[in-house]
Amino acid sequence: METVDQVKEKFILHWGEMGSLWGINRTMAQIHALLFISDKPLSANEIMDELAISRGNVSMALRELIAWGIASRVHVKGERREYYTTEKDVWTMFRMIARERKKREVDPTINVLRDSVAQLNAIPDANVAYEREQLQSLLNFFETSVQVYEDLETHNPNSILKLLGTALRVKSAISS
Amino acid sequence: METVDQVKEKFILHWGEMGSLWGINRTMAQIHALLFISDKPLSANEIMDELAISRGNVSMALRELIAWGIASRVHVKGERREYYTTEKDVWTMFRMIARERKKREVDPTINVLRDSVAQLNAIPDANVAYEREQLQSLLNFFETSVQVYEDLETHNPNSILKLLGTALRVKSAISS
DNA sequence: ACAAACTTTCACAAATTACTGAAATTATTG
DNA sequence: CAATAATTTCAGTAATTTGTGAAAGTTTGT
Repeated sequence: METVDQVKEKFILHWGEMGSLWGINRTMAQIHALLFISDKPLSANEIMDELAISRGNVSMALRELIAWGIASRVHVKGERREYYTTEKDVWTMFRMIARERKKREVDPTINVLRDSVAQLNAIPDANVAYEREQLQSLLNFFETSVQVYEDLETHNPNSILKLLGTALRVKSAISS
Repeated sequence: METVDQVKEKFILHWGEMGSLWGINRTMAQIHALLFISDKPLSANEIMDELAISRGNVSMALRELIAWGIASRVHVKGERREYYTTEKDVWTMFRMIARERKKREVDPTINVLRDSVAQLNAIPDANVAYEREQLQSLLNFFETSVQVYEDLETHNPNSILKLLGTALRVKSAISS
């Protein structure tokens, strides 16, 4: 039987690994995990000690987490030092991440694709057809994804997923 | 005005950058982009020349792309060397990627979370409640995501997204 | 305004990841 | 089966990313 601390550590380490599979570095993901399961905000010192990482690293990782909109500074009354916490609601957290990834990855990609398709359209040569078609399909995919993202952004995710489930059951019933 | 080759190159370079923001390395993503917009399959030599990378690198990247299920070998009649192509349908391509990421990232995470929650449940101590609650929420999120993924897996994505759109419009109409 | 407490920055170091090229392996042809 | 063609592997190297710690900067209290 594991202790609470062992369970926490296992989760933090795993989350760190997952982070590095995404674009987020290990330390950043570990700090996020630590704050996420902490009942109360932690100071930079506590984070340093808990994860055995340097002061500078904690500072940089927190700055990034804050830039992603999933961590924030909190002032604890009568305390001089800063404390940090994360977004505690899982859905909101993933919505913030989605927003940031859209901005950093999807939007620039859509720009490149639109531009490319436009350039290819300006070339009269018929043997450009295949390239144009492929890029157009990719563009359609990303545009649809953005559409779905925007729907999720403005609606409560749970209700949407319930609707989706219902829609699927109806569809199955009709097509079978 | 850009030539076809300039447009292709811009797309390939951009896709390479995007790849490295995901877990995919730059070369792998570039090869994928090149094959994706190529009308016909390409040989390892052609890929080497086009992207100015080494033979070994091409070989390893192709192996990985094949492992992800988004590229495949094709035999060209009367040709001795191997040719390669990618999945050309965008939706299928992203479905393959989703399948692989689920296997590599989501499934192991769900296992860790289930295990962690179970361990915490075995600890009678009441001050474990917060940790358990947070991990349980994360677990719920991932389980719901898998559910959606499996729905998408077994249905035509376009039809689902249309249904989702309809569902949202209905919901908006009701709640407004 | 000074000192103490704390945070941020950044040059350098360490660690990790990606790439090369030549040797080894595998497949094809006469 | 020997020769040729093509592919794969992998040890070493290069490039990139991440982390450290000390100095610089900032804030707070007296």
